[in-house]
Amino acid sequence: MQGEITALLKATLTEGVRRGDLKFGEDVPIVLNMPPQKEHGDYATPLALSLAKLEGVPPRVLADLLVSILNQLESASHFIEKIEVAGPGYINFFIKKEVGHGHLLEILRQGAEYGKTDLFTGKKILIEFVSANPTGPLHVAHGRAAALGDAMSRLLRAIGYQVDCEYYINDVGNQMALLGQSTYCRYRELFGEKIELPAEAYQGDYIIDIAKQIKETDGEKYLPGQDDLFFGRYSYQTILSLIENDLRAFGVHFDGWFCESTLHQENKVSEAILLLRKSGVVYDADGAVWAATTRYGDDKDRVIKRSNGELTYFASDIAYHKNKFERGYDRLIDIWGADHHGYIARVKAAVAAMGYSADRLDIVIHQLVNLLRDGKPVAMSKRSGEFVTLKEVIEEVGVDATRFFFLMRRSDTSLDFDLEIAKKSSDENPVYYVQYAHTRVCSILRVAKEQGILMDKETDVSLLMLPEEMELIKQLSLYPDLIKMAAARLEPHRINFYLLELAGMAHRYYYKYRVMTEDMALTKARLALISAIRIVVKSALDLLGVSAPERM
RNA sequence: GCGCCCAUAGCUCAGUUGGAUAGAGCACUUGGCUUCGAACCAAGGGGUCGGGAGUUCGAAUCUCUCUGGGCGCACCA
Repeated sequence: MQGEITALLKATLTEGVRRGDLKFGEDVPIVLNMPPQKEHGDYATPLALSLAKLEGVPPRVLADLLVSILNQLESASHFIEKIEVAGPGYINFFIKKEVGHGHLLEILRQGAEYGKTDLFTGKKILIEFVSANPTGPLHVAHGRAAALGDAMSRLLRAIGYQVDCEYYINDVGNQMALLGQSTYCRYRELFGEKIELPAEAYQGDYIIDIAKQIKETDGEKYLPGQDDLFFGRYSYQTILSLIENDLRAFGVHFDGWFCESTLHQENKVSEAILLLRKSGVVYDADGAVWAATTRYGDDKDRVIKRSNGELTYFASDIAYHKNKFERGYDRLIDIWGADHHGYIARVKAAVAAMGYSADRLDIVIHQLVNLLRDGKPVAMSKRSGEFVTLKEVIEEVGVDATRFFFLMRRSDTSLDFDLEIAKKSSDENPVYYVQYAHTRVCSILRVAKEQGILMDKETDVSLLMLPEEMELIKQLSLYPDLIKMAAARLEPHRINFYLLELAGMAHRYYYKYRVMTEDMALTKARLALISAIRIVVKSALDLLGVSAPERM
């Protein structure tokens, strides 16, 4: 609908110029918005306000002129009920009810496909997220990243992208050795030795569990000589499979698990450095090898190979991003916790230095999660090993509520997650509010079906005349544009807010009116409406990875 | 000290490329189930959009500055 009105306004400007009434036509950007007040119509444009100065005509006069031209345009009559000039010079559009009715039929026709488009069909996109080091279980902040990445992948698929989700595993470096040492210490402890854990050791109980497993299967086999390699590898694999299980339980699917070690094995890191060297951004200084990332907007140059010969993590990252592009992706998305935001500039710089346009890479930062219980913070300290895992949260409040809460806020604001509220099945809990709306609609459809009342080709949706019905239809008709915007901006939280609004309208409608009435024709028309509500609510919940139960 | 993010109702937060009187939920007060599910609905109060300056016909939105908070500033990962 917005598109049609915008086109109409463009045509108006062109016609105005042709007649000589206007000086400006084509290049004026056309703003269209939805007035907060119903009396101001379905859509409104401040076009006359912005154009008034250029044209040298008072806004209201200009608005009247535009409307008079508009009214003469052939195409306007098809969908516009009336046009008004209001306030300082706004042009308000009132859309014919038939447009809404047509839209409703279109939703029913398209079903689950409604709202989805093929705008970016043929484009490939890679989203990398979570990528937590396999040195411990996932905690709540990782859960937020998981929910975000998964929802984004669904959103992007809905506008046609071919999306792959990937988890990057840091299986190289000191941390693996440290992990091995940590487990080894716990292992010896199990045989009664008093052990001082290394200062940097991983201290969670999960390390003790792993040590117990080793003891159970192999007894004291590894006691005599410390074998970091074995302990590191064993711990890493155990933890990684825990992570995989948690993500699966959370309903988050990854298409690929990419090991940093493969980059080294296949010489990808040195190849990436070579590429940078060729483009002249690599130099040697102080015995180390540097990348001149400042040339691409970073605030300092970065070491990629230390003077002791070891490659830095950044070097792997450069190679990894090169590898992603080489795999044929048109766009890359990285989702990082706020504690990594300092790396954005250098990674983007590296990407640019390798000759890839930096805006093919989006880095989404999410702030951390404050876990609360009844409004009070839940103590979390990673250092002491006492932190709340994603698994614990899912087990306590369930997947649906956890996902909905994680996605309810803009990713760049910190998130308060109250376990008690998330568990409540009451109006304080937005998840149930939305799901309940779906359930109620399903319930009516069930009753209708039992009575043998079904929509058919003769169903006359033009009987839907109530203001609440028109508002519902309008809200439903916004869904395709919502998907486009949420996907374009990588902002899944918009779906949550849309759902809450739609659910509210559905609840109010449900409360105030009956769908099953004595009037069979009206009943069928209303069944059509709630069927459309069901389609959209389910579709939107799907985008969030939240279930749409038919009974609760 | 430098950089990034955030600041909107008592609390938690929405707010589209700058547009009309800034919205919702919770909390608080009051009312509503013989009805397709009350996990719901209705009514009410509540705001210098952190402060200040600027750009503009017009600013929560853009620019600058200050304050407060979070997070980064390694030849760590």
